[in-house]
This record gives sequence, C-alpha cells and structure tokens, in this order.
Amino acid sequence: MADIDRSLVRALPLFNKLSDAELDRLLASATMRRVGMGEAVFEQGQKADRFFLLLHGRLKVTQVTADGQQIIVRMVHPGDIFGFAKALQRDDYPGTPTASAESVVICWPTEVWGLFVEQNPHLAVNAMQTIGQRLQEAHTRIREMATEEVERRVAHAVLRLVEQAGKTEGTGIRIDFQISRQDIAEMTGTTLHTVSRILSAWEAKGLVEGGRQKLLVRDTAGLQILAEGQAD
Amino acid sequence: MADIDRSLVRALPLFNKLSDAELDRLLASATMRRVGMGEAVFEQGQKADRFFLLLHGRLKVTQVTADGQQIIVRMVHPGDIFGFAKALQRDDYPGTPTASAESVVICWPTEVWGLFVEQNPHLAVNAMQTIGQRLQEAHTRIREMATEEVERRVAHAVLRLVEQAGKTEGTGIRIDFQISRQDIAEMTGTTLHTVSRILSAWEAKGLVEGGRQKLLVRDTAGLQILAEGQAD
DNA sequence: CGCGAGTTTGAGGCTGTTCAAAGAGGGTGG
DNA sequence: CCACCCTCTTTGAACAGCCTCAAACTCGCG
Repeated sequence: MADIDRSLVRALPLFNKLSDAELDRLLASATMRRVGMGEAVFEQGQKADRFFLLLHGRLKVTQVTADGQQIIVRMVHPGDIFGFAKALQRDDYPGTPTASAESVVICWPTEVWGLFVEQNPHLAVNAMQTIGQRLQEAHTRIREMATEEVERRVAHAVLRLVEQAGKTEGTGIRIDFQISRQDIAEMTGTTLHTVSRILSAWEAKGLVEGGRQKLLVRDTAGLQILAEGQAD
Repeated sequence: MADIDRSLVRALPLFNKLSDAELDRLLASATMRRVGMGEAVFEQGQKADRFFLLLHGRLKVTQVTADGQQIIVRMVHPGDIFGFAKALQRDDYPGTPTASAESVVICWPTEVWGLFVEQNPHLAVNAMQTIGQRLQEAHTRIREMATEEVERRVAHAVLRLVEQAGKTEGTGIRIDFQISRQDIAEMTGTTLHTVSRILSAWEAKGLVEGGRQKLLVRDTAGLQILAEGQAD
C-alpha cells in the first residue's frame, strides 16, 4: 500500500496543530479505501478493529432497531472522523456508514488510537472538541424531536443539509449527494409519505425543487422562517 | 477555601489513573460548593468560566427553547463531569443544571481544563470516553424518540432512572430524588398529562407505585417487556 | 421498452395533544 | 396543631396531526 501524502489531510482542523513529522507518523499506519455508492464502510455490530476519516464524499450512518426500523443517526462529511468506537469503550460498531456518494476514507487500526491520543495532546483536545460538537448536535436534535412538529423538523434538517452539503447551482442550492424522501424521513423521525407531502407543499410555494433522490433549495430564508416556527 | 481531600474523588473512574500528586495538583485549583434543592449551578446562556464535577446529589440539565418550551437534556449523577462547555468550543453554557436533590459539586476555572488535558493523557482519554458514552446515550434517545411510541419511551426512561438512581426499598426500587410527572414528560418528549395517564395505568397493573414527586418501581421485568415492545 | 425503485396522493383511523376542571399532598404560617 | 394554599396530579372530552394502508404514477436503468 502506497503512503498517503500528508497534503491530503494537512488542512483538516483535526490535525492543524500537528507537526509534519507527527502527521507522517500518524499516516504511516493508515490505509486508504474507496467506497462506492450504496456500499457500507462497515456494518453495525461488527467488531470495531479500525477507525476512519472521511476524505472525500458523503456517508450516512444508520442504526437498525431490534424490530427492523431504521434511522439515520448522522451524516458524515469530508474531514469528519467516524467509527472510533474504541474511544467510546465499545468493541463493536453502533451503526452502519453507507456511501451516499462516491467516497474515499482513510482508516487506522484501533490499537493506534490510544497511542496517538496519549502522544499528541493537541489531537486529543481536537478529537474531544469534535465529539463534543457532535454531542451538541445530538442534543439539538433531541430537543427538536421533543418540541417541534414534523414540518419544522424537516425544515431544520434540510437547512442543516444546505449548510453541510450545499452547492450553489443556478437557481438555488443543491444538496450534493443522493438523498431520498426516505432518508429525510429517517433523519427526522417521520415517514416518507409525510416528507413527500411536505416537500410537495414547499415546491408549490417555490421554496424547493424536488426530483428523484435530488433536492434543490430555492429559498433558504423561507425555510428558515418555517424552521423558527413563525409560520403563516 | 479549605483544600479538598483527594479521598473524596479517588474512587471515580475519571481519575483512576492519576497519581496522588497529579490528583492533588488538580484539586488545588478546585473549590467545593453546596447546591440546594431546586437551585441552579449555573444558567443557560451564561458565560462558561468554570466546569464541574458532581460529588453528591442529583442534577437535571434543562434547555429552554426560544418559544419557552423546556426539555431535560440529561440527568447528572455523582461522579459525572458537566458544564465543560469550553471543551466543546463554546463560551456559554448550553443548558441549566438544577438540583433535584441536595447536591455538592466541585468546580474549576475553565482555564485549567486545557492544561490538565494536555498534561494528563489518561485524563484526556477518560474524559473522551465519558463524552463518547454521553454521545451514545444521546443517539439512543434520538432513536427512541424517532421510532417508539410514548409508553415505550417512558418505560425506557424509567428503567434508565432505576439503573442510575435506583435504591432498593422494601417493596421495590425507589428513584432516589424528587421527580415529577412533568420531569418525566420533559425527558421523553411528551406532556405531563400523558405521563400521568401512563403511570396510572401501570399502577393499576402493579408495575409501579406513584406519589407526589416520587416513583417506586415494583416490577422491573414487567417494564422491560413494555420497553422492548413485546407488549400485550 | 419494460421493470423496479422511488415518489405522489388519497382516505381513514389512532395516538397523543390540548383544553378544562377537579382532586390530593405537603409545607407554612397563624 | 390545624387550616390554608400552592403545586403537583388525575381524569375527562374533543380535536388534530401524523401514520397506516392502498394504489397509481414516473423516472431512469438495464
């Protein structure tokens, strides 16, 4: 396996305080891997022997409940680390990350995690901030699910997608990976039927433009208003 | 301010790999504080200049939404750290921790956080695991809110309370702090009315015993069955 | 061109909310 | 020590939002 050039990851905030030498040492034990559309990086329940960094593309992390229902726990964006189950004192992965776009990941054996964290305090602090932010996002989502009705939750979810995966395109902002109504439903805790109805209504109002596994947001401000709840 | 004896915290997993000397150094910059029932340790939105460890008692962390709705983000149990907003790159507190029982906390100025984390890799690893577990709990809760109906969510919440704050008592297990129907509602994303109805039904079945701000679980296994969804 | 996956739309029903009001526990002050 | 009051709790009734079930439609790929 060829070495990974440090220029690929140098810009990531996670590594921004490491010296070149430290970074190279880190990359020495890493390997790269391509993940095709719809392919899973690993499966929920599998023994956690690696942790990962998403270099390019987009992943959705799903969990399946005992009775077969699925939800999307979060999206993984370029630069995010994921699958660091060992840092959470688990030895299996709690979810399944599936590529929603052609993706490239870097992976390390879990053994090196503790090593790197203990040897690079900066990395530890950065990693903790990353997890901390993720915790905050989770709390935000809990709050939304507890207090908001479906339309507002969907509005929030779409706005988040715009921020994290929005790409300006002529008439609006395109979500730049394949996303189905079902996906949005699993992100907001509702059914694809309800999502479809909501998006249809929004399309009629000129807020968005739909399509098969596609979503284009035309009026971010309008969505913002819906999300804030000052609706109508 | 008198020194804090290290025996008070020595047993906590968070510190279990620190030497006595390291621990003493840590405690040197700490102060202790009593928090009475219903009193807040700090307020949501306040500038985050300290972080805390709950030594004794019980706290509920609430968030208030823009439109005045309140939810309980989590409970803080003895040995938990909380209010480490700086580790999350925030400079204000995202929630308000209120004492649900007479409590005692230890607090440090936030400045020392980075210092200690960088100087004590063990502490960093432990802290990360703590946050990681919290993240997992949050994901569990998201999944429950997305896929389960209210009765199951309440069952899960009560079982969690039994685990974290259960005290065997004659005919069952007592939740050992003051908890209202409203609290349970805010933990599960429903209304106090619905919680009251559910608990009344459970009481009729002999699963629990209610009371003003009190809860006694008589049949954990029965609740477990409800929580798993094999109901009826 | 046909098939399958994803989407749209309708109708009906159920769970849980909202609104309303009455009932109990416990602490406090007289 | 008792009465009162405040807060928490219980319960009912009506409504509504969303889900479930069902069926048709359409886009894009093989």
